[in-house]
Amino acid sequence: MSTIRTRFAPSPTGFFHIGSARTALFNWLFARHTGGKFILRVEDTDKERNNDQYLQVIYDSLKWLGMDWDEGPGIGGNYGPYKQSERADVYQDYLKKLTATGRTYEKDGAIWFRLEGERYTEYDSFLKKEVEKVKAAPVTINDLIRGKVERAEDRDFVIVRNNGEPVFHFVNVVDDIAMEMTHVIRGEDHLSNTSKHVELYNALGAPVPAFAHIPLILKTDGPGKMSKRDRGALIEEYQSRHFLPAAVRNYLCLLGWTPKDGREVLPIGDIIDQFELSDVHQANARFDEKKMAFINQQHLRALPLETFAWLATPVLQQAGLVSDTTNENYLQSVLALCQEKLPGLENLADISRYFFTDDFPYDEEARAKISKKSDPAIRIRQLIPALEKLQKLDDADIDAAINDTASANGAKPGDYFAPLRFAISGVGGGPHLHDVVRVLGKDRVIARAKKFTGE
RNA sequence: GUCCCCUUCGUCUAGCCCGGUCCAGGACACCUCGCUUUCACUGAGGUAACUGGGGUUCGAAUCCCCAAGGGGGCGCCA
Repeated sequence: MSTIRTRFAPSPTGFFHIGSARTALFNWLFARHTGGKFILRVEDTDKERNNDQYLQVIYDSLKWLGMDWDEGPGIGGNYGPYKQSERADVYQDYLKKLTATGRTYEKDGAIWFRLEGERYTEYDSFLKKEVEKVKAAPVTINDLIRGKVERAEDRDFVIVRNNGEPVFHFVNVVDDIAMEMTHVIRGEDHLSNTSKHVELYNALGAPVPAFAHIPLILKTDGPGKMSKRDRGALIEEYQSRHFLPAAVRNYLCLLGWTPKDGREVLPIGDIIDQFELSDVHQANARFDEKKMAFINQQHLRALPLETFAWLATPVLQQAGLVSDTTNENYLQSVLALCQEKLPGLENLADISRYFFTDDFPYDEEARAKISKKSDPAIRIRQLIPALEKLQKLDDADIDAAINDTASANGAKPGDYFAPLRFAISGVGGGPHLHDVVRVLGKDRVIARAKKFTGE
Protein backbone atom coordinates (compact mmCIF):
# COMPACT_ATOMS: atom_id res chain seq x y z
CA MET A 1 0.00 0.00 0.00
CA SER A 2 1.33 3.38 -0.94
CA THR A 3 1.87 6.06 1.66
CA ILE A 4 -0.97 8.39 2.35
CA ARG A 5 -0.22 11.93 1.26
CA THR A 6 -2.35 14.90 2.29
CA ARG A 7 -1.77 18.55 1.80
CA PHE A 8 -2.77 21.93 3.03
CA ALA A 9 -2.71 24.54 0.29
CA PRO A 10 -3.30 28.04 1.63
CA SER A 11 -2.83 31.24 -0.25
CA PRO A 12 -0.94 33.99 1.52
CA THR A 13 -3.47 36.62 2.42
CA GLY A 14 -1.83 38.17 5.45
CA PHE A 15 -4.05 36.45 7.98
CA PHE A 16 -4.90 32.92 8.98
CA HIS A 17 -8.59 32.09 9.10
CA ILE A 18 -9.98 29.69 11.64
CA GLY A 19 -11.57 27.67 8.85
CA SER A 20 -8.20 27.29 7.15
CA ALA A 21 -6.73 26.25 10.45
CA ARG A 22 -9.27 23.51 10.83
CA THR A 23 -8.81 22.29 7.27
CA ALA A 24 -5.08 22.12 7.89
CA LEU A 25 -5.74 20.39 11.17
CA PHE A 26 -7.90 17.65 9.70
CA ASN A 27 -5.32 16.99 6.99
CA TRP A 28 -2.59 16.90 9.59
CA LEU A 29 -4.56 14.63 11.93
CA PHE A 30 -5.36 12.23 9.15
CA ALA A 31 -1.72 12.08 8.07
CA ARG A 32 -0.52 11.58 11.62
CA HIS A 33 -3.17 8.98 12.35
CA THR A 34 -2.34 6.94 9.28
CA GLY A 35 1.40 7.44 9.33
CA GLY A 36 1.18 9.38 6.10
CA LYS A 37 2.71 12.63 4.94
CA PHE A 38 1.38 16.11 5.51
CA ILE A 39 2.52 18.52 2.85
CA LEU A 40 2.38 22.28 2.84
CA ARG A 41 1.95 23.86 -0.55
CA VAL A 42 1.58 27.57 -0.91
CA GLU A 43 -0.84 28.79 -3.52
CA ASP A 44 0.78 32.11 -4.18
CA THR A 45 -0.14 32.55 -7.81
CA ASP A 46 -1.66 35.93 -7.12
CA LYS A 47 1.43 38.07 -7.54
CA GLU A 48 -0.02 41.10 -5.85
CA ARG A 49 -0.40 39.26 -2.60
CA ASN A 50 2.79 37.33 -2.86
CA ASN A 51 5.23 38.58 -0.30
CA ASP A 52 7.30 37.04 2.44
CA GLN A 53 5.43 38.71 5.25
CA TYR A 54 2.20 37.09 4.16
CA LEU A 55 3.89 33.72 3.85
CA GLN A 56 5.31 34.09 7.32
CA VAL A 57 1.80 34.38 8.77
CA ILE A 58 1.01 30.93 7.42
CA TYR A 59 4.17 29.34 8.75
CA ASP A 60 3.83 30.99 12.15
CA SER A 61 0.20 30.04 12.56
CA LEU A 62 0.78 26.42 11.63
CA LYS A 63 3.73 26.20 13.97
CA TRP A 64 1.84 27.91 16.75
CA LEU A 65 -0.89 25.33 16.44
CA GLY A 66 1.68 22.58 16.48
CA MET A 67 1.17 21.37 12.94
CA ASP A 68 4.46 20.34 11.44
CA TRP A 69 4.74 19.57 7.75
CA ASP A 70 6.78 16.78 6.24
CA GLU A 71 7.34 18.46 2.91
CA GLY A 72 7.04 22.06 1.91
CA PRO A 73 8.67 25.45 2.24
CA GLY A 74 11.58 25.41 4.63
CA ILE A 75 11.62 21.63 4.71
CA GLY A 76 11.96 20.59 1.11
CA GLY A 77 10.97 17.20 -0.26
CA ASN A 78 11.02 15.18 -3.45
CA TYR A 79 8.07 16.90 -5.05
CA GLY A 80 9.14 20.53 -4.92
CA PRO A 81 9.09 23.32 -5.41
CA TYR A 82 6.24 23.82 -2.98
CA LYS A 83 5.28 27.30 -3.96
CA GLN A 84 3.05 27.63 -6.97
CA SER A 85 4.86 30.77 -8.03
CA GLU A 86 7.88 28.56 -8.73
CA ARG A 87 6.05 25.83 -10.60
CA ALA A 88 5.26 27.54 -13.90
CA ASP A 89 7.16 24.93 -15.92
CA VAL A 90 5.16 22.12 -14.31
CA TYR A 91 1.93 23.80 -15.35
CA GLN A 92 3.29 24.24 -18.87
CA ASP A 93 4.08 20.53 -19.09
CA TYR A 94 0.66 19.52 -17.98
CA LEU A 95 -0.95 22.06 -20.25
CA LYS A 96 0.88 20.45 -23.16
CA LYS A 97 -0.33 17.03 -22.08
CA LEU A 98 -3.86 18.26 -21.86
CA THR A 99 -3.65 20.06 -25.18
CA ALA A 100 -2.40 16.85 -26.77
CA THR A 101 -5.67 15.18 -25.80
CA GLY A 102 -7.58 17.77 -27.78
CA ARG A 103 -9.56 18.87 -24.74
CA THR A 104 -8.41 22.50 -24.80
CA TYR A 105 -9.12 25.44 -27.05
CA GLU A 106 -8.45 29.14 -27.15
CA LYS A 107 -11.09 31.80 -26.87
CA ASP A 108 -10.71 35.48 -26.07
CA GLY A 109 -7.02 34.92 -25.45
CA ALA A 110 -7.66 32.41 -22.70
CA ILE A 111 -7.32 28.64 -22.75
CA TRP A 112 -10.49 26.69 -22.01
CA PHE A 113 -11.18 23.11 -21.06
CA ARG A 114 -13.71 21.38 -23.28
CA LEU A 115 -16.38 19.17 -21.78
CA GLU A 116 -17.67 16.23 -23.77
CA GLY A 117 -21.34 16.16 -24.64
CA GLU A 118 -24.11 17.68 -26.66
CA ARG A 119 -23.97 21.48 -26.90
CA TYR A 120 -26.76 23.99 -26.69
CA THR A 121 -27.22 27.64 -25.95
CA GLU A 122 -29.20 28.88 -23.01
CA TYR A 123 -29.83 32.04 -21.06
CA ASP A 124 -28.09 31.71 -17.70
CA SER A 125 -29.96 33.51 -14.99
CA PHE A 126 -26.91 33.73 -12.77
CA LEU A 127 -24.50 35.02 -15.39
CA LYS A 128 -27.35 36.98 -16.91
CA LYS A 129 -26.44 36.22 -20.50
CA GLU A 130 -26.71 33.61 -23.24
CA VAL A 131 -24.07 30.94 -22.76
CA GLU A 132 -23.05 27.77 -24.46
CA LYS A 133 -23.80 24.76 -22.29
CA VAL A 134 -22.92 21.11 -22.49
CA LYS A 135 -24.89 18.05 -21.58
CA ALA A 136 -21.91 16.33 -19.99
CA ALA A 137 -22.18 13.00 -18.25
CA PRO A 138 -22.23 13.47 -14.49
CA VAL A 139 -19.10 12.52 -12.60
CA THR A 140 -19.22 10.61 -9.37
CA ILE A 141 -17.21 11.86 -6.45
CA ASN A 142 -16.48 9.26 -3.82
CA ASP A 143 -16.33 11.43 -0.78
CA LEU A 144 -15.05 9.86 2.41
CA ILE A 145 -17.36 12.04 4.47
CA ARG A 146 -20.39 12.45 2.25
CA GLY A 147 -20.46 9.23 0.31
CA LYS A 148 -21.20 9.24 -3.41
CA VAL A 149 -21.92 12.67 -4.81
CA GLU A 150 -22.98 12.96 -8.42
CA ARG A 151 -22.69 16.18 -10.33
CA ALA A 152 -22.40 17.24 -13.94
CA GLU A 153 -20.53 20.29 -15.15
CA ASP A 154 -22.46 22.12 -17.78
CA ARG A 155 -20.02 24.72 -19.11
CA ASP A 156 -16.49 24.69 -20.44
CA PHE A 157 -14.19 26.53 -18.11
CA VAL A 158 -11.03 28.59 -18.31
CA ILE A 159 -7.79 26.93 -17.25
CA VAL A 160 -5.36 29.64 -18.35
CA ARG A 161 -6.24 33.31 -18.22
CA ASN A 162 -5.61 35.61 -21.13
CA ASN A 163 -2.65 37.02 -19.20
CA GLY A 164 -1.04 33.60 -19.26
CA GLU A 165 -1.71 32.73 -15.62
CA PRO A 166 -3.20 29.30 -14.99
CA VAL A 167 -6.31 29.34 -12.79
CA PHE A 168 -6.86 27.65 -9.46
CA HIS A 169 -8.80 24.64 -10.73
CA PHE A 170 -6.00 23.73 -13.09
CA VAL A 171 -2.97 24.29 -10.88
CA ASN A 172 -4.65 22.65 -7.96
CA VAL A 173 -5.28 19.46 -9.89
CA VAL A 174 -1.88 19.52 -11.57
CA ASP A 175 -0.08 19.93 -8.28
CA ASP A 176 -2.08 17.19 -6.63
CA ILE A 177 -1.21 14.86 -9.50
CA ALA A 178 2.44 15.88 -9.62
CA MET A 179 2.82 15.66 -5.86
CA GLU A 180 1.00 12.33 -5.82
CA MET A 181 -1.61 13.34 -3.31
CA THR A 182 -3.75 10.42 -2.23
CA HIS A 183 -6.30 12.38 -0.19
CA VAL A 184 -7.77 15.80 -0.79
CA ILE A 185 -9.29 17.06 2.44
CA ARG A 186 -10.82 20.52 2.15
CA GLY A 187 -13.81 22.65 2.96
CA GLU A 188 -17.26 21.87 1.64
CA ASP A 189 -17.18 25.09 -0.35
CA HIS A 190 -15.09 23.13 -2.84
CA LEU A 191 -17.51 20.27 -3.23
CA SER A 192 -19.37 21.67 -6.20
CA ASN A 193 -16.12 22.49 -7.95
CA THR A 194 -14.87 18.97 -7.51
CA SER A 195 -16.66 17.85 -10.64
CA LYS A 196 -14.41 20.22 -12.60
CA HIS A 197 -11.41 18.69 -10.95
CA VAL A 198 -12.48 15.14 -11.67
CA GLU A 199 -12.98 16.08 -15.32
CA LEU A 200 -9.38 17.31 -15.40
CA TYR A 201 -8.00 14.21 -13.68
CA ASN A 202 -9.82 12.05 -16.18
CA ALA A 203 -8.70 14.08 -19.17
CA LEU A 204 -5.11 13.90 -17.96
CA GLY A 205 -5.42 10.18 -17.41
CA ALA A 206 -4.43 10.58 -13.79
CA PRO A 207 -5.86 8.63 -10.88
CA VAL A 208 -8.47 10.56 -8.93
CA PRO A 209 -7.53 11.02 -5.27
CA ALA A 210 -9.91 10.30 -2.43
CA PHE A 211 -11.88 13.37 -1.46
CA ALA A 212 -13.13 14.41 1.93
CA HIS A 213 -15.16 17.58 2.14
CA ILE A 214 -15.40 18.84 5.68
CA PRO A 215 -18.24 21.00 6.96
CA LEU A 216 -17.88 24.75 7.18
CA ILE A 217 -17.65 26.86 10.31
CA LEU A 218 -20.59 29.24 10.55
CA LYS A 219 -20.82 32.60 12.28
CA THR A 220 -21.86 32.55 15.93
CA ASP A 221 -25.03 34.32 14.95
CA GLY A 222 -26.33 35.65 11.73
CA PRO A 223 -26.21 33.94 8.37
CA GLY A 224 -23.30 32.45 6.52
CA LYS A 225 -19.87 31.08 7.20
CA MET A 226 -17.29 32.76 9.38
CA SER A 227 -15.61 35.55 7.55
CA LYS A 228 -12.39 37.25 8.48
CA ARG A 229 -14.31 40.15 9.93
CA ASP A 230 -16.12 38.04 12.47
CA ARG A 231 -14.96 38.03 16.03
CA GLY A 232 -12.82 34.99 16.66
CA ALA A 233 -12.18 34.30 13.00
CA LEU A 234 -8.45 34.92 12.95
CA ILE A 235 -5.79 32.79 14.61
CA GLU A 236 -3.73 35.85 15.43
CA GLU A 237 -6.49 36.96 17.75
CA TYR A 238 -5.96 33.91 19.92
CA GLN A 239 -2.24 34.39 19.87
CA SER A 240 -2.52 37.94 21.09
CA ARG A 241 -5.10 37.01 23.71
CA HIS A 242 -2.75 34.40 25.13
CA PHE A 243 -4.94 31.42 24.37
CA LEU A 244 -3.15 28.12 24.65
CA PRO A 245 -2.52 26.79 21.17
CA ALA A 246 -3.28 23.29 22.36
CA ALA A 247 -6.69 24.50 23.49
CA VAL A 248 -7.48 26.29 20.26
CA ARG A 249 -6.49 23.18 18.37
CA ASN A 250 -8.56 21.01 20.69
CA TYR A 251 -11.62 23.19 20.19
CA LEU A 252 -11.19 23.24 16.43
CA CYS A 253 -11.25 19.45 16.43
CA LEU A 254 -14.63 19.57 18.11
CA LEU A 255 -16.12 21.58 15.28
CA GLY A 256 -17.19 18.82 12.97
CA TRP A 257 -15.78 15.83 14.77
CA THR A 258 -16.31 14.12 18.10
CA PRO A 259 -13.85 11.90 19.94
CA LYS A 260 -15.23 8.41 20.30
CA ASP A 261 -14.38 8.18 23.97
CA GLY A 262 -16.70 11.06 24.77
CA ARG A 263 -14.07 13.38 26.20
CA GLU A 264 -14.05 16.94 24.98
CA VAL A 265 -10.79 18.03 26.50
CA LEU A 266 -7.99 15.73 25.52
CA PRO A 267 -4.35 15.76 24.53
CA ILE A 268 -3.44 15.82 20.88
CA GLY A 269 -1.94 12.36 20.99
CA ASP A 270 -5.31 10.92 21.96
CA ILE A 271 -6.99 12.92 19.23
CA ILE A 272 -4.56 11.55 16.65
CA ASP A 273 -5.25 8.03 17.87
CA GLN A 274 -9.00 8.42 17.50
CA PHE A 275 -9.26 10.58 14.40
CA GLU A 276 -11.04 8.99 11.44
CA LEU A 277 -12.22 10.87 8.38
CA SER A 278 -15.34 8.75 8.23
CA ASP A 279 -16.35 10.16 11.62
CA VAL A 280 -16.23 13.76 10.45
CA HIS A 281 -19.68 15.30 10.46
CA GLN A 282 -21.62 16.34 7.41
CA ALA A 283 -23.40 19.34 8.88
CA ASN A 284 -21.86 22.78 9.32
CA ALA A 285 -20.96 23.87 12.83
CA ARG A 286 -21.45 27.21 14.45
CA PHE A 287 -18.53 28.84 16.21
CA ASP A 288 -18.97 29.32 19.96
CA GLU A 289 -16.48 31.55 21.67
CA LYS A 290 -17.64 30.61 25.14
CA LYS A 291 -17.06 26.96 24.60
CA MET A 292 -13.65 27.75 23.20
CA ALA A 293 -12.88 29.76 26.32
CA PHE A 294 -14.02 26.86 28.45
CA ILE A 295 -11.76 24.42 26.64
CA ASN A 296 -8.94 26.89 27.06
CA GLN A 297 -9.57 27.10 30.78
CA GLN A 298 -9.54 23.35 31.10
CA HIS A 299 -6.19 23.13 29.37
CA LEU A 300 -4.84 25.94 31.51
CA ARG A 301 -5.79 24.21 34.71
CA ALA A 302 -4.28 20.95 33.59
CA LEU A 303 -0.87 22.52 33.04
CA PRO A 304 1.96 21.67 35.43
CA LEU A 305 2.66 24.69 37.60
CA GLU A 306 6.10 25.28 36.09
CA THR A 307 4.64 25.38 32.62
CA PHE A 308 1.88 27.67 33.71
CA ALA A 309 4.38 29.97 35.41
CA TRP A 310 6.56 29.97 32.33
CA LEU A 311 3.61 31.11 30.23
CA ALA A 312 2.10 33.47 32.77
CA THR A 313 5.19 35.41 33.74
CA PRO A 314 5.62 37.18 30.40
CA VAL A 315 1.95 38.10 30.46
CA LEU A 316 2.41 39.81 33.81
CA GLN A 317 5.60 41.47 32.65
CA GLN A 318 3.79 42.81 29.64
CA ALA A 319 1.17 44.26 31.95
CA GLY A 320 3.90 45.93 33.98
CA LEU A 321 3.05 44.05 37.16
CA VAL A 322 6.15 41.94 37.29
CA SER A 323 9.75 42.93 36.67
CA ASP A 324 13.18 41.41 37.09
CA THR A 325 13.20 42.56 40.69
CA THR A 326 10.02 40.74 41.61
CA ASN A 327 10.63 38.08 44.21
CA GLU A 328 10.59 34.75 42.44
CA ASN A 329 9.10 32.76 45.30
CA TYR A 330 6.37 35.29 45.80
CA LEU A 331 5.54 35.25 42.10
CA GLN A 332 5.37 31.48 42.15
CA SER A 333 2.95 31.44 45.09
CA VAL A 334 0.70 33.99 43.42
CA LEU A 335 0.65 32.04 40.19
CA ALA A 336 -0.10 28.82 42.02
CA LEU A 337 -3.19 30.49 43.48
CA CYS A 338 -4.32 32.00 40.21
CA GLN A 339 -3.95 28.97 38.02
CA GLU A 340 -6.75 26.90 39.42
CA LYS A 341 -9.45 29.47 38.92
CA LEU A 342 -8.18 31.52 36.04
CA PRO A 343 -10.58 31.76 33.07
CA GLY A 344 -7.73 32.54 30.68
CA LEU A 345 -4.28 34.06 30.60
CA GLU A 346 -5.75 37.21 29.11
CA ASN A 347 -7.50 37.80 32.45
CA LEU A 348 -4.46 37.15 34.59
CA ALA A 349 -3.24 40.71 34.94
CA ASP A 350 -6.60 42.10 35.95
CA ILE A 351 -7.27 39.34 38.37
CA SER A 352 -3.91 39.32 40.10
CA ARG A 353 -3.16 43.04 40.16
CA TYR A 354 -3.61 43.43 43.92
CA PHE A 355 -0.89 40.89 44.57
CA PHE A 356 1.68 43.13 42.94
CA THR A 357 0.65 46.63 43.88
CA ASP A 358 -1.05 48.35 46.79
CA ASP A 359 -2.57 50.71 44.32
CA PHE A 360 -5.39 48.47 43.17
CA PRO A 361 -8.91 49.59 42.33
CA TYR A 362 -11.93 48.79 44.49
CA ASP A 363 -14.83 47.17 42.71
CA GLU A 364 -17.77 49.35 43.68
CA GLU A 365 -20.32 46.75 42.75
CA ALA A 366 -18.72 44.33 45.14
CA ARG A 367 -18.58 47.00 47.81
CA ALA A 368 -22.28 47.67 47.44
CA LYS A 369 -23.09 44.01 47.73
CA ILE A 370 -20.99 43.55 50.85
CA SER A 371 -22.26 46.74 52.43
CA LYS A 372 -25.81 45.44 52.30
CA LYS A 373 -24.99 43.02 55.09
CA SER A 374 -22.99 45.33 57.27
CA ASP A 375 -20.53 48.18 57.03
CA PRO A 376 -17.29 46.55 55.93
CA ALA A 377 -15.16 49.30 57.48
CA ILE A 378 -16.64 48.51 60.89
CA ARG A 379 -16.05 44.81 60.48
CA ILE A 380 -12.46 45.36 59.47
CA ARG A 381 -11.85 47.68 62.40
CA GLN A 382 -13.15 44.94 64.70
CA LEU A 383 -10.93 42.41 62.98
CA ILE A 384 -7.62 44.28 62.99
CA PRO A 385 -6.59 43.44 66.58
CA ALA A 386 -7.05 39.75 65.85
CA LEU A 387 -5.09 40.06 62.62
CA GLU A 388 -2.24 41.63 64.53
CA LYS A 389 -2.09 38.59 66.76
CA LEU A 390 -1.75 36.17 63.84
CA GLN A 391 1.16 33.81 64.24
CA LYS A 392 1.41 31.01 61.74
CA LEU A 393 -1.04 32.24 59.14
CA ASP A 394 -2.38 28.74 58.64
CA ASP A 395 -6.06 28.00 58.17
CA ALA A 396 -6.68 27.34 61.85
CA ASP A 397 -4.90 30.53 62.82
CA ILE A 398 -6.93 32.66 60.43
CA ASP A 399 -10.17 30.94 61.33
CA ALA A 400 -9.51 31.53 64.98
CA ALA A 401 -8.94 35.24 64.40
CA ILE A 402 -12.23 35.51 62.56
CA ASN A 403 -14.22 33.30 64.90
CA ASP A 404 -12.99 35.09 68.00
CA THR A 405 -13.74 38.49 66.54
CA ALA A 406 -17.18 37.31 65.49
CA SER A 407 -18.18 36.00 68.89
CA ALA A 408 -16.74 39.06 70.63
CA ASN A 409 -18.95 41.28 68.48
CA GLY A 410 -22.07 39.15 68.41
CA ALA A 411 -21.65 38.46 64.70
CA LYS A 412 -21.17 35.41 62.53
CA PRO A 413 -17.83 34.44 61.03
CA GLY A 414 -19.39 34.82 57.65
CA ASP A 415 -19.79 38.52 58.30
CA TYR A 416 -16.03 38.97 58.13
CA PHE A 417 -14.95 37.00 55.12
CA ALA A 418 -16.26 39.21 52.39
CA PRO A 419 -15.16 42.47 54.05
CA LEU A 420 -11.66 41.14 54.67
CA ARG A 421 -11.31 39.98 51.10
CA PHE A 422 -12.57 43.28 49.82
CA ALA A 423 -10.29 45.30 52.07
CA ILE A 424 -7.15 43.50 51.00
CA SER A 425 -7.94 42.86 47.33
CA GLY A 426 -10.65 45.29 46.26
CA VAL A 427 -12.76 42.56 44.73
CA GLY A 428 -15.53 40.23 45.75
CA GLY A 429 -14.00 37.06 44.46
CA GLY A 430 -10.78 35.24 43.95
CA PRO A 431 -8.77 32.40 45.37
CA HIS A 432 -9.53 30.94 48.76
CA LEU A 433 -9.34 33.79 51.27
CA HIS A 434 -6.94 31.99 53.57
CA ASP A 435 -4.52 31.59 50.70
CA VAL A 436 -4.78 35.22 49.74
CA VAL A 437 -3.97 36.27 53.31
CA ARG A 438 -1.09 33.86 53.51
CA VAL A 439 0.48 34.90 50.23
CA LEU A 440 0.07 38.63 50.82
CA GLY A 441 1.57 38.21 54.26
CA LYS A 442 0.59 39.57 57.64
CA ASP A 443 2.15 43.00 57.25
CA ARG A 444 0.55 43.78 53.96
CA VAL A 445 -2.83 42.47 55.11
CA ILE A 446 -2.79 44.68 58.17
CA ALA A 447 -1.57 47.70 56.26
CA ARG A 448 -4.35 47.32 53.71
CA ALA A 449 -6.91 46.68 56.42
CA LYS A 450 -5.92 49.86 58.20
CA LYS A 451 -5.90 51.85 55.02
CA PHE A 452 -9.35 50.51 54.31
CA THR A 453 -10.75 51.70 57.63
CA GLY A 454 -9.24 55.09 56.99
CA GLU A 455 -6.68 54.88 59.76
C1' G B 1 -32.37 31.18 -10.91
C1' U B 2 -29.73 26.52 -11.07
C1' C B 3 -26.80 22.56 -9.19
C1' C B 4 -24.60 20.23 -4.87
C1' C B 5 -24.44 19.40 0.47
C1' C B 6 -26.92 19.51 5.14
C1' U B 7 -31.22 19.41 9.04
C1' U B 8 -31.46 16.18 17.28
C1' C B 9 -31.77 21.26 23.26
C1' G B 10 -29.75 28.63 22.28
C1' U B 11 -24.68 26.25 20.74
C1' C B 12 -21.29 21.81 20.00
C1' U B 13 -23.03 17.00 19.85
C1' A B 14 -24.38 11.18 21.36
C1' G B 15 -27.87 7.98 19.23
C1' C B 16 -29.12 6.97 13.08
C1' C B 17 -25.44 2.54 9.12
C1' C B 18 -27.56 -2.88 12.03
C1' G B 19 -35.76 0.32 13.60
C1' G B 20 -37.89 -1.37 19.92
C1' U B 21 -33.17 -0.73 25.75
C1' C B 22 -34.63 7.19 23.74
C1' C B 23 -41.48 10.10 27.09
C1' A B 24 -33.72 11.14 23.43
C1' G B 25 -27.77 11.11 26.80
C1' G B 26 -23.41 14.50 27.49
C1' A B 27 -20.87 19.28 27.22
C1' C B 28 -20.93 24.84 26.82
C1' A B 29 -24.23 28.73 27.89
C1' C B 30 -28.42 30.14 30.81
C1' C B 31 -31.56 29.92 35.38
C1' U B 32 -32.35 28.21 40.61
C1' C B 33 -30.73 26.63 45.18
C1' G B 34 -26.82 25.13 48.70
C1' C B 35 -22.11 25.82 50.94
C1' U B 36 -25.00 31.27 55.04
C1' U B 37 -16.41 30.24 55.78
C1' U B 38 -15.30 33.42 50.92
C1' C B 39 -14.69 32.16 45.47
C1' A B 40 -12.92 33.80 38.83
C1' C B 41 -14.86 28.30 41.92
C1' U B 42 -17.39 24.07 43.85
C1' G B 43 -21.89 20.95 44.88
C1' A B 44 -27.04 19.89 43.79
C1' G B 45 -30.97 20.78 40.58
C1' G B 46 -33.68 23.00 36.43
C1' U B 47 -35.36 24.97 31.56
C1' A B 48 -34.46 23.22 26.73
C1' A B 49 -34.30 19.33 20.79
C1' C B 50 -35.59 14.50 17.11
C1' U B 51 -37.82 21.01 11.01
C1' G B 52 -42.90 19.72 8.86
C1' G B 53 -45.89 16.28 6.16
C1' G B 54 -46.66 11.63 4.03
C1' G B 55 -45.27 6.51 3.76
C1' U B 56 -43.07 1.45 5.31
C1' U B 57 -43.67 -1.22 10.02
C1' C B 58 -46.75 -4.30 15.51
C1' G B 59 -43.18 -0.31 16.46
C1' A B 60 -39.20 5.29 13.54
C1' A B 61 -34.92 10.29 15.99
C1' U B 62 -33.39 5.87 13.39
C1' C B 63 -35.64 3.25 6.64
C1' C B 64 -38.21 5.74 1.99
C1' C B 65 -40.56 10.08 -0.44
C1' C B 66 -41.99 15.17 -0.59
C1' A B 67 -41.85 20.01 1.33
C1' A B 68 -39.65 23.73 4.08
C1' G B 69 -35.33 25.79 6.14
C1' G B 70 -29.91 26.39 6.36
C1' G B 71 -25.10 26.25 3.84
C1' G B 72 -22.12 26.24 -0.47
C1' G B 73 -20.91 26.41 -5.83
C1' C B 74 -22.12 28.45 -10.49
C1' G B 75 -15.57 34.19 -11.97
C1' C B 76 -10.14 34.85 -17.04
C1' C B 77 -10.90 34.76 -7.21
C1' A B 78 -8.65 30.96 -4.43
